[in-house]
Amino acid sequence: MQPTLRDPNPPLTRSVEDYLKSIYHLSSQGGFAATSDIAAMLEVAPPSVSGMVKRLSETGLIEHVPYRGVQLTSQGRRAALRMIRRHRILELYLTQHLGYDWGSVHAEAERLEHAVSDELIERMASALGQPQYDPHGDPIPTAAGDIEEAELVALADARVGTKLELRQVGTQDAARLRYFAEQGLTPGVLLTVSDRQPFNGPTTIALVPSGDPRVVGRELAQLLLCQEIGS
Amino acid sequence: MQPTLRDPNPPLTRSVEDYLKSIYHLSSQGGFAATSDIAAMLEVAPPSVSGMVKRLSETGLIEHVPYRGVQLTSQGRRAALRMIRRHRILELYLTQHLGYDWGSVHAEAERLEHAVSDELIERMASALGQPQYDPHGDPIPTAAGDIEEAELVALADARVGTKLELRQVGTQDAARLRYFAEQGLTPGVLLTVSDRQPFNGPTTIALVPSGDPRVVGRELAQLLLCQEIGS
DNA sequence: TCCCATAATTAGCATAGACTAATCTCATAT
DNA sequence: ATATGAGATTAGTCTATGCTAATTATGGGA
Repeated sequence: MQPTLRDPNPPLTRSVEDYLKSIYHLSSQGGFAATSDIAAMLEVAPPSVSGMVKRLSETGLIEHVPYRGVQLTSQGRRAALRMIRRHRILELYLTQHLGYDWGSVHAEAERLEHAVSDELIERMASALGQPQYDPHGDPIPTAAGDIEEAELVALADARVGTKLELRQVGTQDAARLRYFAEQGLTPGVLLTVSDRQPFNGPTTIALVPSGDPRVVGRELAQLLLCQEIGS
Repeated sequence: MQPTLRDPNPPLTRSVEDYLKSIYHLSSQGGFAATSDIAAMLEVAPPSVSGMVKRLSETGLIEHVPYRGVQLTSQGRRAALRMIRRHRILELYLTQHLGYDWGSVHAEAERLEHAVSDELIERMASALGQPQYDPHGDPIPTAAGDIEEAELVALADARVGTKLELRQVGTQDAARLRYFAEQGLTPGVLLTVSDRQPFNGPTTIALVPSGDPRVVGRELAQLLLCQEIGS
């Protein structure tokens, strides 16, 4: 009699799911996610990351170049996008159907994303009419694992005179999100860039169509991701 | 400098929550829950239960009489009822708002009950109008931790001639639940007991007001928990 | 070119939770 | 009164995941 064989394809643990999500976010810009950045994002010590990285690369979910960083394999990417789909659908459902506000959904979704079944996610997606964007304007990956890659400019970098649609708000910080909401700066809003002060100064915009002006400091302007509008 | 002190009141883990729930269910009839019964209910080996029992009694959540069994302390009971409230509200929400059927909600709720916040549970309870019973007819504990104690008779034990309201269905087995639903035997239904065959034979009932007859074998009749109707 | 600060990794340990094998206790039937 | 078997417990492992302390690699400046 053989000693019991290990399940060759165990379901991913919560921790693993969190690591994959972080690596996805960190490597979406440059190619590699650094150990220390992963550690900071997950609030764990760097050696914990080294340990997990070893296991994940043995499982084939990531590729590790020692002292460089890590990248997702296609298998890892699929798993990460599945979590991101869950997260974003949960955020949208909680805001649309259970009265959560923009700022407080994140923590709830962060816990639920590990516990819901695929069936529940798809039922929520149906109840929401198969949505494409979450409350922050982030694109929701499809169940098949495709995600829209938009070319977005931070408001802080947009040329004066251009017309933009605000598409995403790049933070989960509740206080900042609340402030943006008060200012009417939510995904979907149209605006034109009317001025920018030099030396990292504030950007002035005008909302469309109202024409209302807003002055946005550099820190916040970097969080407002916009798409240039043709015309 | 002291070595870092352990959090004196850490949140309960998933496992602990599951153990407390099982102990609650097992000790609701007789006073003590037996190690082997807990093990069977949670599908773990008996020594795993012994180990957990030791930790739980050190934390003051249960009382352990070696070789006898365990009971919840008032603190443990409060925690167990909190989980049961979560579970039952989730089951009701999933059936009412997301199209789940009677038989399939259990597994989903079983995972979610550990992940949802108190806030989300209360939002769901509001959306449901502060319900008192779950889809199986089980009473939902209040947020304060009170639960209705109904005096219910199994249909298998009810006297011939009495009029009953079906209040709870004492199983989570999907096949049996589906069968009950097909037969129109769901919580809230009224019926009269028209006959019982001897030697653990079937019970015959008439639905009220239609008068439709149903013959229910002993095994299933023990799962149908009813309340006698005055008059 | 060489040194050093920063970042990454290894070594060693802790905790929760599960397992199997071995042992112990209790109640009951002879 | 005692032997026995069911059920409970203890002993000893294992895995996942975290930590701190110690060590090593890398790349940029002197």
